[in-house]
Amino acid sequence: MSIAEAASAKRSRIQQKNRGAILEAALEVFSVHGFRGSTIDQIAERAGMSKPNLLYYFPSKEAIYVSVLERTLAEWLAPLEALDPAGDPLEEIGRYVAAKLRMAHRKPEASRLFANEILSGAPAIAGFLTGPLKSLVDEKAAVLRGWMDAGALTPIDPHHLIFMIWAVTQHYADFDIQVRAVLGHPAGDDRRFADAGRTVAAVLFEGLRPRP
Amino acid sequence: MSIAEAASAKRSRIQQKNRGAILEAALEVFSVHGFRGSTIDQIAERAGMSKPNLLYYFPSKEAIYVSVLERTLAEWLAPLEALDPAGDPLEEIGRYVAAKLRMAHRKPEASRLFANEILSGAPAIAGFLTGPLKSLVDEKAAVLRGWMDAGALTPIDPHHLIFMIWAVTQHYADFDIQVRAVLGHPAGDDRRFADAGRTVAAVLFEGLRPRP
DNA sequence: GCCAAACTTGACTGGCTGGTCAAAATGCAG
DNA sequence: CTGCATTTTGACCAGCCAGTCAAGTTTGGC
Repeated sequence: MSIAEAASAKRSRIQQKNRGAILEAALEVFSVHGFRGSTIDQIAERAGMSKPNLLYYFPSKEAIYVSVLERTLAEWLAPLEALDPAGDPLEEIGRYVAAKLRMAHRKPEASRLFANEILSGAPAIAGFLTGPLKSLVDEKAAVLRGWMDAGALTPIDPHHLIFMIWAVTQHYADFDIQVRAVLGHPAGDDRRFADAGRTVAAVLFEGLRPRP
Repeated sequence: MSIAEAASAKRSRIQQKNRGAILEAALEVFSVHGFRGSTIDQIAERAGMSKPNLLYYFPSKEAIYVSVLERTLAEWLAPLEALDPAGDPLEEIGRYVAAKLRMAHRKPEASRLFANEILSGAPAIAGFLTGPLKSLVDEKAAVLRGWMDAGALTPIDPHHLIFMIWAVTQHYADFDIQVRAVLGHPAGDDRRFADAGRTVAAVLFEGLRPRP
């Protein structure tokens, strides 16, 4: 019903504020424990409200989960969408890697939410993976392939190149605890992101084989 | 008590078989849902026994979890331990990447168990990360550094090179569903692992910049 | 074949969790 | 200030879950 939709789309200040607080709290909780391991009480407490009140804004735990996933997926794809066929190949790839690494640094919860969802079998986003995500990746893989055909990039499998970039950048969000533990970096020390950026760029652009 | 330990170490055929079945089932369940999201009933059913019987072999859910984690961590480190300072650098790294990719293919549950544990804050293996894991990585990073100093490898941060290799190889275990969805590969099709191996090797050894 | 030890299980408990409901508190237009 | 709609919450329920227990069945040494 269009009237009902219009009414629900226009939300009061209180609705706006509380729905935002809930989604923010839900991201923090779901990203650590996954869907099954999280409880509505945890989310309610982090959002600073009672459980029944939270359920006044969202009909169920699953509805919260889907909402926060959707909100996250959109911003997750933005950097890849920005890959410009008209740009310089190495420059574009470098920009993409840097953007993903920046996201891993600034909003690791988003990456972890996604990782948890995939690890548990992607029950909520199977259609997204085979639909919009596959389409976007296929499109950008074609762009990479074009650059390779033009001799501007080493010819390799473009899909797997994208996977490599995802893997390396998201690793610094998803496995941050391990990275910090192995490096021996204390909590406030953020050097690892800059170091990672330099290392990844060096390997991608030049490889490990030394040049004379 | 040494007598008690000796007695418990020597296990009957039934103990051997059932403990093995439990650990195997626990790996399958924990690797998908994480610790909090898994139930003893799920594990018992997969292991083909009743819940009380399972609790006859392990005192608690946490004890099962720790056991299966420990068993997994050991085999997880083996390939890195095998990195030989006396070998040819590029050959050794290639062997390591291939070994990790083979593990991602043949036993993805192990990688996923580990990923779930890290994502949820590594409550059970914090000491392992800062202890044995850090020591091993530091040792092998020194080996890499030695090769770089000798001019046999492009000089980059060796710790982050190891992270890159972990990230790229484990991605094909942890995110397999996403990889398959994006590639459009059906269930029985295992091409992606060979393709990944070629692509990763090409990038690591030669980089993306084309050579004349 | 006997019997004690090892193994197995149905029935149960107490605490937690997703979700409901009715009543109370608050916000707000006139 | 009044009256209605929105928001908030304490109390509650049904189902699930880790773990217990007492009573049963099987195994294996003799």
